[in-house]
Amino acid sequence: MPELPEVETIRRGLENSVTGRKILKIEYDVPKLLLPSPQKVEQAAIGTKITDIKRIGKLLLISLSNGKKLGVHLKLTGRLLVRKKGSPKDDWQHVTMILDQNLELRFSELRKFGYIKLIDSDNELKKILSEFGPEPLTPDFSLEAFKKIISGKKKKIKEVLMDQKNMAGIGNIYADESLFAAKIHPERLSNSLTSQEMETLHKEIERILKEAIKYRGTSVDSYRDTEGNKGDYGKFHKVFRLEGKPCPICGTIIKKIRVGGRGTHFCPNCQKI
DNA sequence: TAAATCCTGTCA
DNA sequence: TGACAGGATTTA
Repeated sequence: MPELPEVETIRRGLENSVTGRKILKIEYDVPKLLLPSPQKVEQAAIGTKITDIKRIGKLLLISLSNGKKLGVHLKLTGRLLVRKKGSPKDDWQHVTMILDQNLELRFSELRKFGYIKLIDSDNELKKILSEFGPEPLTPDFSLEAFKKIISGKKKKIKEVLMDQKNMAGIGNIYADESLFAAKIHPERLSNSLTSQEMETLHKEIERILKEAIKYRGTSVDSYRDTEGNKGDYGKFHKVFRLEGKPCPICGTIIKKIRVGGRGTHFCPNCQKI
């Protein structure tokens, strides 16, 4: 799915376009996208105003004027699009929030794995937040915290980076790109990394995520921002989905393997096991 | 720790 | 026709 840079791009787009808007009506044709049920979401959201848009990892949090929130997860193919009333229907548009000022917030989902979930108490919110590790690009993601997490796990480093309980927001693209930049093989055991390697990896994760946000994310597949535009970061990828191509550093052919069930791209020369 | 699952589309 | 796809949880 959209990972941290893509979801952050969407968050900023929503912040600029729907903050202060009133939700007038919700239309849908796939009930399972609205949790715990379409009726509960309608009951809580209709008539309220959107007060702010937050993000934790890959989860968007839309705050409502009644104190409740909507958590939106885009999984692999979800999109949030802001359109004028009457614009042509978007592909895979399954939920439409009709807003005031002739706007619509549309949830498009090809594979239907994503969701819009009502969070109707502080306790529920707390519970959700507690399931995420530190958020990169914030003070919580200190080198010390990072080292503690990495050195305390004996799983493959890529799996550790992608587990949202360890740290928030990294998915398949940015795990592969960060490990390449730090010259670490994705199957290295997490607790085998040297102090220097952890420091480099920490630095590269932050650099790459920042850079990807700057270019509004990666659209190798179906990701789009709130206006339906693609992100430009894909042209800076060094290994992701580039198997068979030469490594930009040493020219060795980039390999694709499977790690933790996910397609994994790396340079066998730069990233030794 | 791996595979199946939730879905639909695309590519080899 | 089958394998695979930015995720994450559940089951074997």
